[in-house]
Amino acid sequence: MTESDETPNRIIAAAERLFAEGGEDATSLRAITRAAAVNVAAVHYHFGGRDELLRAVLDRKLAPLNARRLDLLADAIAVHDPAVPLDAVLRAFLRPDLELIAELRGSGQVAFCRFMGRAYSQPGPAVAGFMQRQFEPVAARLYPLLRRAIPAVPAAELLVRMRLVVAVITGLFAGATPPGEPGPLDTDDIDEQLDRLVAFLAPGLAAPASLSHTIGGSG
Amino acid sequence: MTESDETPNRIIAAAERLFAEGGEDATSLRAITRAAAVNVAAVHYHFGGRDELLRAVLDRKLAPLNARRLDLLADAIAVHDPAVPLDAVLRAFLRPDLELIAELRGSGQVAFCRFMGRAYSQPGPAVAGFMQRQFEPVAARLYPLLRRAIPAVPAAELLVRMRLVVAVITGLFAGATPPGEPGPLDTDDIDEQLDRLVAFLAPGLAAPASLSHTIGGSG
DNA sequence: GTCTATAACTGGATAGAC
DNA sequence: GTCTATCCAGTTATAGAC
Repeated sequence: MTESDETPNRIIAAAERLFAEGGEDATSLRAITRAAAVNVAAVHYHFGGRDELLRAVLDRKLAPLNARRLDLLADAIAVHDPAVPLDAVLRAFLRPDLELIAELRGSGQVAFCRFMGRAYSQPGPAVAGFMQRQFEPVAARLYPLLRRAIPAVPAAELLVRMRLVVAVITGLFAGATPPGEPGPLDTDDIDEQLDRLVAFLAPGLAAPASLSHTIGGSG
Repeated sequence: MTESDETPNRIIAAAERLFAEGGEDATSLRAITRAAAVNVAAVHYHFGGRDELLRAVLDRKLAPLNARRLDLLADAIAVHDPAVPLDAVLRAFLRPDLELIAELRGSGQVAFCRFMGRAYSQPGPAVAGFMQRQFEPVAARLYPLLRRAIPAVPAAELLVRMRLVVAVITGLFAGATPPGEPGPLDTDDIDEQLDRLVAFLAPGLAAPASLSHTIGGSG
């Protein structure tokens, strides 16, 4: 609570806003310090440099996001023990993303959503690895649940399909809209968003593995 | 065929490689001209500046891509006239992307895939609008076919779901791997990739619109 | 059409006074 | 902890010789 702690916070707040608006590459340290009304050297003193600041900004959003994911997955297990149906797994997994998007939209931080989208799909040298480390504990809990929910889908195929699911999440972050406009999912109600999303994703996830491309069904 | 035409081509070729490797922001004009073994001023002479060069690079890949999409859609109409089944529409729509990814992977241009992924989902000021203009004629042909193939899905819902499909495509570009490693779709055979992709996407696209979130099915 | 040279900037980082 | 002053590598763009 010392007054000195205020400086790093001001830096983070300004960086959050500017990384979001201009993108990770287009935002200079000098622009951040100007916006935060602190000195350029302060960033080096408190964070070590530009890259470390970038990671700190992302961590502030990602740590709570994944913590919530783990909570909701634990809840789902508690309720449905032992076998959690696919819909429930997906809802627990996806809800924190929709909540974060809604929160950011609500506070006028649409640009930060796009920034998160970039961080998900195009980490860049400064945050690559960091993103994956954040996601690992979630994956460790998620996959056993999925295997149990849709045992007919082979593990390898499941991995492929979940990668496509993550691509969709990324797209939702990247395509987030300002509060006035309708979002990609065309509603502001998170439960409805979840319904639409799960209705779209679950059938594909649970679908039988394609057998042979000669019997694909297009002929 | 004059020898002078060679310079713009060398510039484009080098830009293609470097925009891919380092990303649109991280790649300087000077790095491009160094790689192309031409002078910095040549870019300004032939293209007008850095942004115009960037657009030219993208156009070289996107124009054939969308032309092929229109061809395949026309083929599908010719074969299935008048009503093209959903699988066939999706295959025609998705195949050019998979072909381009395969071609780029084959020629060691994985990084360019990631670049395309960025261009799709995070256009950036220099290429925003340009991307959409490229896509419009395809959309004009695609949507009527989709409406016919899955008339039960309301137009608004269809639009939402197709946005999710595009997010998946973007993810495939962004997640492209070098020739040795297995790709996101875990096979190098384009027909098999299409099978997997369509098997995952078609059920969700055709699914009945979610009725109410209180009957979602997670209880 | 092509090149050299340079103008006019901006970027991150840091030494050293306070 | 905070600031000034400065370093230096890098950028786009252009004027002007050839």
